[in-house]
Amino acid sequence: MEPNAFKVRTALRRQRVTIMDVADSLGMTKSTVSRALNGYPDISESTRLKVRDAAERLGYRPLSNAQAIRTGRVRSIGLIIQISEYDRHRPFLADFLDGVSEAASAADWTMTVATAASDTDTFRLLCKLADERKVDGFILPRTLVDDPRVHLLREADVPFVLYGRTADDHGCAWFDIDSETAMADAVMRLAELGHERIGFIPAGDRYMYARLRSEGYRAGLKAAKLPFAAELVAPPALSRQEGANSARLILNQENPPTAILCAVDRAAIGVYDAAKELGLQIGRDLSLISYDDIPEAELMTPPLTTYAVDTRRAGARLTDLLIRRIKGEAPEKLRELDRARFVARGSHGFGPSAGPAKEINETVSKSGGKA
Amino acid sequence: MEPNAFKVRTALRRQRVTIMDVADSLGMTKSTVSRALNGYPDISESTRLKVRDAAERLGYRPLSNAQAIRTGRVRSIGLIIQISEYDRHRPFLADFLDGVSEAASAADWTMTVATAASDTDTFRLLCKLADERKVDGFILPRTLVDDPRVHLLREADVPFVLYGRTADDHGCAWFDIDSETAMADAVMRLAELGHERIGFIPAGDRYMYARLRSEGYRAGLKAAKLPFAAELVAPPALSRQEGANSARLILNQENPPTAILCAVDRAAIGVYDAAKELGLQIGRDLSLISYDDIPEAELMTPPLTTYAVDTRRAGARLTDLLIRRIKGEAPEKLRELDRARFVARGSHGFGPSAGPAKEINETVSKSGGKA
DNA sequence: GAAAGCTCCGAAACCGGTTTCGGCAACCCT
DNA sequence: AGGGTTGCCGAAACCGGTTTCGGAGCTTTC
Repeated sequence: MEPNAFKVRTALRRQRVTIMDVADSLGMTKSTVSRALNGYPDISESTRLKVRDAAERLGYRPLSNAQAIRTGRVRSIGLIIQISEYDRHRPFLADFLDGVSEAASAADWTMTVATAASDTDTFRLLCKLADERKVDGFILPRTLVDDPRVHLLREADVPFVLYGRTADDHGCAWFDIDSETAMADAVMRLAELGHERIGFIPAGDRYMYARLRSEGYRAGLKAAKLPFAAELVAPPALSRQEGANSARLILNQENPPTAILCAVDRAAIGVYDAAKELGLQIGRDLSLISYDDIPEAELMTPPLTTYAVDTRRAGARLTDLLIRRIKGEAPEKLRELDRARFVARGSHGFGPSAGPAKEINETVSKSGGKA
Repeated sequence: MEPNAFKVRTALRRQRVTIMDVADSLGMTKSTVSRALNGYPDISESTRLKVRDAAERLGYRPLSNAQAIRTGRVRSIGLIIQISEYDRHRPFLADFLDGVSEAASAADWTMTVATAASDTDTFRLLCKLADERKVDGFILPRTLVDDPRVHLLREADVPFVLYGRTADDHGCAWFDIDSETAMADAVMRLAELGHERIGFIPAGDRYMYARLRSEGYRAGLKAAKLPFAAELVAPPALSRQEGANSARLILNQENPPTAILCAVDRAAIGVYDAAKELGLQIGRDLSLISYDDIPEAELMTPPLTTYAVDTRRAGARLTDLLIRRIKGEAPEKLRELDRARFVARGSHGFGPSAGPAKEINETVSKSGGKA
């Protein structure tokens, strides 16, 4: 506008310093500065030092959008969360965001978060963020056995990484906690305590984790050389209410289980309710093991024995994998399976009979008796 | 590269459609298309329609970075959260993010979230996100009486909006819940029930909300024509533990309060512990009112009477204010004060004496007696 | 009927970077 | 000495938009 706009602007010093400012201050061209800062091999070491120094001195920070327009990368990872009523008061979200943010920051990336009210909304946001290139890729939490988000992004060739697995994972990078093995481990622990009839409350079959946990239960039975009995598998339960109902169903049989394994803690909380009604004391008359380690778990009486997940670490690992995926690594090489941590508290008890620990433990292993 | 690169690219159709594609398909220049889509007045209505139509048909989505480089706006709002142990299992975060995200989406903006481990970290992130222009402005939650973030951003001329107020709010846009009035309201309610000695457990004086709640307590006393008594104000408490300690201190006096008002629910939970120790039944021997409405509140026996905050709405309003601030509106015009909602549950009781409700209520208002 | 004004759009500059291309100088090798 | 590398950097194109400027064509005005 004004002929002396330049002077005015630099005088105010509110104007940001551009790559040209750095170049001018050194009598070089901006292409040299750019290549020097980005580690191109055709820049001499002495020049590179001078440039780096000048950039530092002038406080030059490249505009990420300006870079993005040419490089095609905004260095931002997308996260679309569909907040269920379940998750609201769980530390899950905070821990997860913390993990993602930390790993992203370390790599000089940022995290773009959006909340969705429905599946449709999720789709809309995925498309929009990718289309406008607000993000370079997505972390998809809570994967379904057959997940439409996967189809969409695979089709559109947008990088993504799953938190959890999916039935058809070709072209998918993922990170997951091995809850299958955890479930099997739980069955074996219970079997070792002498339990022969171990009930199971699954979590349905829509989410992949739910299916895997059911498979883990079966695998555990097989490993413990126990027969699978259909009447010991309750209807799926995801809430306290449903958990109580499921527990009532399998406990009210002629030959009830002496132990129950739950796919999720929330259902396990309901098992306490059902046990109370039936006059069973958990940890003594009924052993209980679950999975997730929600905060309520240790507040129960007796405290719930469960498997804990390091959510923060999950967020961090997922971020790392996604960034590598975006940079071009093959999805098949970007898969990690982490272990859940067994948290022994009171609810798994000591075996199918009442009484002090040691004794029972021995009695049980000899007799293999039932409650 | 290749002479026929253009053909190859359009054939693959994985190439994004640019403004040039739209222009070419209409035989116009890209400047016309740009102005048509952005509502410039020097474009005829017929042309505008044709352009809009073609853009729609071709699926044109402007690249937000490319726009940003010229307009200076990335349409992204920044949120840096320092997750305290307190907040982890509260729905606060989820609700807040939900509110921000929803309002941002509605305005076609996005939200960039980062978590910080410390104050230093927060500063670093504020600078980085602003410098690289990853965001256009910030929402600052949990404002301090004297908040260094405010100084930094005000100095750097980066738009921001506070969730909560601050001592010196010149140049600050903000949204807050009027907890001061809520506290005063609580005192008056208690006074109306006949209480003359109303204790207070404050939340310190570092956060602005804490200071305002203390002022509200005093204002309430004045309105109820009750004298302020220093011995009725306990040491600040932010946790259950601290709340219990504070409650013990003011209850173990020769002339203890018959009601307690807490600045935060977390401290109020501790009051239950202290009351139990002293053999006082809350809601009968001791009235209790608090503020925040954390999930545990309704699980207490009796359930805690408190003031609820609409966190989701707060996030949404803050976002709206910030966007307007970024667009240039004066900060002084961007200030909103919302009301907290009184949630009457069991803990506030019926007055300083024991007994059924109605009766006591009348006795009390006549005698003004103490427990 | 010519000057003036208005409507609408094309041409080109611009934003702040990245990347390609080409060429100068120095060095190496017969 | 001459030809071929090699190292290093400048010039310019490019990315995908936005914004300024100017001018063609039409209408209005006196």
